[in-house]
Amino acid sequence: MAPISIAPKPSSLDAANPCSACPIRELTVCAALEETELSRMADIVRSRHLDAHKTVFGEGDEANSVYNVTSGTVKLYKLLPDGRRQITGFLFTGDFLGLSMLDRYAYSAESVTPVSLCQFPRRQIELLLEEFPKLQQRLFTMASNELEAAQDQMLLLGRKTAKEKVASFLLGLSRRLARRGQKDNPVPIPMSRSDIADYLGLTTETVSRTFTALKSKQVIRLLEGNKVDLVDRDVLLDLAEGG
Amino acid sequence: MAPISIAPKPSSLDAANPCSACPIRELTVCAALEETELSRMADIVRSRHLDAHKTVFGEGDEANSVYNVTSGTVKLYKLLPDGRRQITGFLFTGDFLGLSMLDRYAYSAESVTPVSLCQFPRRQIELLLEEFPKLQQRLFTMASNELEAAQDQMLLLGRKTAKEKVASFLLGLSRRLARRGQKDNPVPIPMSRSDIADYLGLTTETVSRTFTALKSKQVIRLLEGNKVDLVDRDVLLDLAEGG
DNA sequence: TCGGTGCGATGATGTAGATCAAAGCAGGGA
DNA sequence: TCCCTGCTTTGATCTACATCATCGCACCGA
Repeated sequence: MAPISIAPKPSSLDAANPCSACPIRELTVCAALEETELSRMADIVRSRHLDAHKTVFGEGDEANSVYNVTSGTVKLYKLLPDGRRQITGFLFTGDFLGLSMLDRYAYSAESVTPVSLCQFPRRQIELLLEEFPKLQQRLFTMASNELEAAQDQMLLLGRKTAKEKVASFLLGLSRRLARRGQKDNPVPIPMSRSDIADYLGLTTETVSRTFTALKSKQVIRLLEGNKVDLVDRDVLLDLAEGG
Repeated sequence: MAPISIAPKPSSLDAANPCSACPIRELTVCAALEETELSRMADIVRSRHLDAHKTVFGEGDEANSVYNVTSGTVKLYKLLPDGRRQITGFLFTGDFLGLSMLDRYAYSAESVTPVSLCQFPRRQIELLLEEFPKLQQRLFTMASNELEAAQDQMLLLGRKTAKEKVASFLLGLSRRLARRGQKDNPVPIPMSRSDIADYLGLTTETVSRTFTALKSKQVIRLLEGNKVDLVDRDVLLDLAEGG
């Protein structure tokens, strides 16, 4: 599994201390680090680039690396033996993946778009964690946030209707853009209908129909380049919480 | 919210260093602590006892305390404005609740049976975390495990059928018993059909029908005192993963 | 002993969303 | 340029589960 293409040449981030020049550091786990600590990260980091639809790692693989997404979109998913799939999350620039206290990944990770990743050997990260409690704390905070998101997603999967699910999904994407200081409308949708369906516990057909329903009610507009214009955010908010 | 009955008298655990005598310490977050650290925990802990069906805290309350369950069962849940409910987890002896990096609880917690809790002021716990990195690490491990469970639950909610959900639920309860060294069959079911339904994203009727279906296929037996005998664990395993 | 109350089981019917089918439609390679 | 391929949309039908309704049955307090 996990055929990762090694970047043939050092990217601009592979300078003396690439991490200290990292333009998205504040979004990532690295925000917790001082200059000296950053250089320790830089020592063990490796920059990776993947095309769209490539496996980063597979469920059950040995968990030897952890990653930071520096650009692009990644999806995490679990499969049932018969192929049914549940996408448990989408990751964007700044998000962290692969960390757990188990020695095997509990889910698969795959690029949705072309992505850039910072790859860290897990052993070494664990050593740094002991050395830098701040890093540990930062990771704990991130895990807590993920846990909260997971609980919201359980509410969505277990109790919301298709319309509510799609509305929640669009607002969720928009909020994530806002949180990282980007424009929160229109919202680019890098993933396929089928990815959305497997994230929301629906089928592609139902996702598609729900989008068209929202469109004809003038709540959203579908724009060029897979962007969605959230025309009436209030209606969307009502919808998302069962209004 | 959160009407907590304060134990009128010191319980047996309120001795000089109650925590060092704690019979379930190895199950809890406290397993990470040395004797001296334990006494620091003992200084700030408070023992609480609640009847069944009492609120521990409500979603949106100020997150001033964290808790350890020392006996009994607790449920965590989120509500939609119209009353639809999703139970995000059941907690048993040794489980930890209430920790997050937010200043308000993201979910409600309610006793299913009578429960005993160790209550810690959050401020103080946060100080101890800085002082004892091992504690921090232990909490991170617990959060990682919770996150993994949450992902399993997303797969269940989004992609499993009613039969698969119920089978997974029963096996999950059994495995938790085993992990804490208790007998894993028959399995006591302390929660109501309606709690199970809200945990699995079903209705009480469907849960009830699915139990009877499993019973008539001789896969389980319903025993006295709300216990379930997992007669044919292999069939249950197949069922749980969509066989 | 007898209602009363609340949970669980069972039956009849309804429906949201799945499934099955087919037709647009856009990008990409020769 | 034109086909090919894979995604998205739309339509027709089906079904797992929800909903609505009723009944049994423990438990409990008077």
